[in-house]
Amino acid sequence: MSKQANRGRPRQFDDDIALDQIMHVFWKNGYSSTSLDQIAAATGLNRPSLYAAFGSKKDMYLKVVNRFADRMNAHLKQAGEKESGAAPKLKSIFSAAIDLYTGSTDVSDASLGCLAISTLQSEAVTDPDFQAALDEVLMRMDAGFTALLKREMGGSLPEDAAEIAGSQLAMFLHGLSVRARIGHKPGTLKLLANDVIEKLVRHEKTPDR
Amino acid sequence: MSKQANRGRPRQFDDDIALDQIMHVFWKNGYSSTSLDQIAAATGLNRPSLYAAFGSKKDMYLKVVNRFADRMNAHLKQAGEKESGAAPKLKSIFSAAIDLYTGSTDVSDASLGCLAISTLQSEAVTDPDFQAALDEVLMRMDAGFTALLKREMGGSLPEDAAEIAGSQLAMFLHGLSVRARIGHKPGTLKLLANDVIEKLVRHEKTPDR
DNA sequence: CATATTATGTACCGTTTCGCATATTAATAG
DNA sequence: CTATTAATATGCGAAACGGTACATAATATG
Repeated sequence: MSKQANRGRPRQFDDDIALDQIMHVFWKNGYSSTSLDQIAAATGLNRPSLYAAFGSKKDMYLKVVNRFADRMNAHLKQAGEKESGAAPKLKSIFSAAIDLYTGSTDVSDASLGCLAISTLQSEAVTDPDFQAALDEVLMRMDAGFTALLKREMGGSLPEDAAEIAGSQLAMFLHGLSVRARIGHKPGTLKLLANDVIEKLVRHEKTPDR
Repeated sequence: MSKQANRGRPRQFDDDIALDQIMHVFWKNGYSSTSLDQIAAATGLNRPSLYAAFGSKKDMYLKVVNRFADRMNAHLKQAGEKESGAAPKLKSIFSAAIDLYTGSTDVSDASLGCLAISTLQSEAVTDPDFQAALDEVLMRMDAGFTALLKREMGGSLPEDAAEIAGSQLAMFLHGLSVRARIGHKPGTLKLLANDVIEKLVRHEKTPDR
């Protein structure tokens, strides 16, 4: 009675697959330019089913942004674990991010940049929910880079220096996203990324006396 | 005959003022979320007058993006001329950009970031005209920073090193724009900017042997 | 087999969208 | 004063928008 198991007609679609399809539509077109008809076409579902499963257009978008951020973080963490040392880890992470941004991944085949950076910004001023969502994505990235620096460079780095450098790395990554969005090639972007990491990390290692 | 001077009813509005008003509407809301009714309300004009003067919504937007880029470049160039040496010039330029992004300027009173970075990205994938417009804005910034570095650091800097560093500075600036868009304070952003300039430029001065 | 419950598909609602057709107003040219 | 040219204001119109009412279909429960 408290548990009702599988009552009613069963779902004829997979939530995860549908969310991935929705994600790609928003990722490509942005929030405002995406219509529910496009989402319905991409998922093969009709609007009432979409609404019942995922809520309003805004609900779907926020769900999808969180989904993207989670997947992104996992992807980058995994890339970092394959190397050792601050600079190598960072280079691997940036390389993985660029692959994701430029579509050199199974997640996407188009060069769309970061979903949050590319599509969330324009809505962030007029809608506080979107602003908060974007802010959280940035915070997570800052925190991730900062933690990595503290972990890998240990006590050789002052507390706030790690936080500053962490934010700087995140900001540079967002600059990379912009360029991926307009079709710049992964090779070019990786050269710029490796070089900037070299500069930032080396500077921390050998500060001017 | 070939010249017909001031025939017909005269304009009752100023093109420049109207374009500024249009710019702010797009800057705040983005392209897709902005309606012609909003533009009409902001300018005090009705749609037919707008269409006659500036063309379609897309035409208006592209006009306004160019206007923003021109004004931005002039603003930054002026800021650079007040200092001497690569790092001081860059710091002054970044400070001026942050003021513009965060609304600490007569151009805008809200923290909206860079018009192009904030609002053009989401449209850039599906519309080649928007992609080209964004690409051009980025190119101009890269070229500006690269030229400054070549000018100020002279022969001490290899040709391609200036181009790489120029792009890196531009990318970092775009990361700043994102944070301004979600309301981060100019003081915080300027600290990050000054510090990264220090790192990048100092590194060029004293490369590891 | 009857009933409750959930998912699906059609079709619609009211609103908003961009663009323009039409009529009116205001200026100059002859 | 008449004709021409250009800008303004009203208002339409076809399409697209997000969201939902309603009838139908498919499952579990009793």
